[in-house]
Amino acid sequence: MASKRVTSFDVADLAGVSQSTVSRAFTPEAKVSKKTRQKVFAAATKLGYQPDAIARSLSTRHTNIIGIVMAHITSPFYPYVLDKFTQRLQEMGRQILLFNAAAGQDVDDILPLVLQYRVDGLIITSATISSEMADVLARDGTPVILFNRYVLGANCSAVCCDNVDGARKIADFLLDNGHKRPAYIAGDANTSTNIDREKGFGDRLRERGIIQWYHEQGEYTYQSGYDATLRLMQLAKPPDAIFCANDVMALGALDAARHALGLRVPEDLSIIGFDDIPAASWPSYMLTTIRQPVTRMIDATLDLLLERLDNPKVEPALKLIPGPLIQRNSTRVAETQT
Amino acid sequence: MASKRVTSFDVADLAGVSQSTVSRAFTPEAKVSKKTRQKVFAAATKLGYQPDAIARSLSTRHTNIIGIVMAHITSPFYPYVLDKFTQRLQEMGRQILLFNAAAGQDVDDILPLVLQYRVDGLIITSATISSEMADVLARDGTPVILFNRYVLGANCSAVCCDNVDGARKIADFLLDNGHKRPAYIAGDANTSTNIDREKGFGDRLRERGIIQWYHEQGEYTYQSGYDATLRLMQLAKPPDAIFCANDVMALGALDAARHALGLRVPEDLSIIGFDDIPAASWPSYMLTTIRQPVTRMIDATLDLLLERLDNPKVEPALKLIPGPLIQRNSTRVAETQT
DNA sequence: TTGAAAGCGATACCAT
DNA sequence: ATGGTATCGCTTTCAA
Repeated sequence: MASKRVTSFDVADLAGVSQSTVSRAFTPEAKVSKKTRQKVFAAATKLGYQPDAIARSLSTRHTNIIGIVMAHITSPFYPYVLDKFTQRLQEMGRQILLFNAAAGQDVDDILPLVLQYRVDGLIITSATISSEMADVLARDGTPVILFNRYVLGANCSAVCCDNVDGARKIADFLLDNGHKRPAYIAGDANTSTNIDREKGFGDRLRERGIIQWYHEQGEYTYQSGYDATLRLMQLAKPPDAIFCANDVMALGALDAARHALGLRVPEDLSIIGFDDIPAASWPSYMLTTIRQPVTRMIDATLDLLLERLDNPKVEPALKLIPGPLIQRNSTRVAETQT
Repeated sequence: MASKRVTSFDVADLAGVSQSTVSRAFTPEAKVSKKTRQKVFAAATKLGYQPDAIARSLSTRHTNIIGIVMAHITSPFYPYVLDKFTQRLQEMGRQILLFNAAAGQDVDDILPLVLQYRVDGLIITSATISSEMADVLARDGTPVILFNRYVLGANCSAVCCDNVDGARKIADFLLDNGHKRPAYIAGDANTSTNIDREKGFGDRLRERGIIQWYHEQGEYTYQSGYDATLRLMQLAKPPDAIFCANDVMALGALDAARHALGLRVPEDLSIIGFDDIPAASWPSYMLTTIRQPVTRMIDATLDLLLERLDNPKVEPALKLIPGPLIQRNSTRVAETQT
């Protein structure tokens, strides 16, 4: 049987002070004499008292909770993101209410639920919201930061890896190393991430005189990268380099090339990814890729969030953080290069 | 400026009913006439009203929130666990408060924080609590279920893969296929998971007449599996089979064997893991392993949780769920076998 | 079926 | 520095 909960009144009685004093004793910056605070704490520990965060939230009108909405939790890049976010947030003494945006589920639909819990702020990862919803949030003063997605013209901040820039670097790298027939395996078509990577890659290719290249549709999964590669390589004039919109697809591509097709990578085919997940550096793969600067992205997101937390009126900002190209052994290097 | 929050009073005014009625209208099982409920809903949507979960929690004395404490979030097996837990819990209309138990951090220390938020129940994954803490939780009626860990004699339920059984299967499989010098690469020494896998393996080996085998310390990470394998294979009489306490270490072991040592797997060395993470089935690895029956484990955990949720007095239970051996190509097969 | 009023457990303002 | 009291936004008796 749930024994009746210990409240600040019980502590007050035992300590011989008023309930207000108990409350103050648990507020670090409140004016309470050292002696009384000690008395209160003594009584509190004796009773096993802990202030009730729910009651506190009701009266302070903030919960100290940050909502994190996340899609693709199992996609190799995101556990790291979640890990870092929760760590940092916990260090700041904040709680995390986690929402898993199931595949195909509209984030707009789950947001009302999140808001019922009066989260102080919201981080949305690898998913987007409509600009209508962004407006709703802006109206009631709940800061939202998009992580790795952005919505143009919407009333909310976003932090992304500079995907256009990264993809351009990839185009340059491939061309500089003598590749002639590049291909692109896309991620989910309507994600800003994919759009930007595709655009950066394509733009740069065009600027350097390549006017056509293969395009296969993937969906950010290992299997989709694997399958797309099979389709690509049975073309009459197969590509000599494949840029996959993320690392997991690139791993799938590599395995398809080597194990299903019997090709040598990088001698017969170069493969390049995007993210730099741990497996990218494993000897079986040694994948050339663009590293997403996760830590810096997290920092930027949290900065933006904190800023809006104490001033909800600051203008939404979009921060693009460039990532370096990590050269490993999945890409052929031109002889002229060292 | 955060416009004043819409409350049930505002809705009541607009709908021309009392505030209590608004409250009832939002309680599915409450007795409210169809007409008034419609009036209320109309007014609510017009004002953009959503009941405040915090205020509701304060008065109902339950939050509808389940706390999930999780360590090793980035370890390849756990994102799937988290994904499934959150999905299932959300389907049940519950929220998730997530706590990341940082490496080396004592769960007992963060639990008070979790409890301040009055979570209705608690799932602790890949981490443990002291039996004192379990008693505290039992006293205030908060159900806790340990996932993939257990504490003997503690006042709390647990769900685990049957690690002893799985490890015994591995010993049998290795011996049946003619291996003579097995080795074990351990996970974190004081986790029940590692203890049981080590015990099951060792016991079975002994039962079948093997009285000694190599033991290397790992820590459940790719790198530790890689390094331990290097140490193992430079022994005078190196093992002919390595059982790694989890899959990631086994992948490290495989890469070390093939790429650093130039060995053939499984011809020169068999490697076997535990978990069956996605990468285990990738062509580059094709790892033989024990599959953790994640879905069944999650189901069992949730069943236990729900059961205790509406009757906190039910006795703590320990559920052990066996996992099948998945045979792939990282293990040598005896000629006599087909 | 509906309304009035008493909690839920804190915070914060106003006195003292 | 401390105590008294209104308040946060709901749920839940108790009457009507």
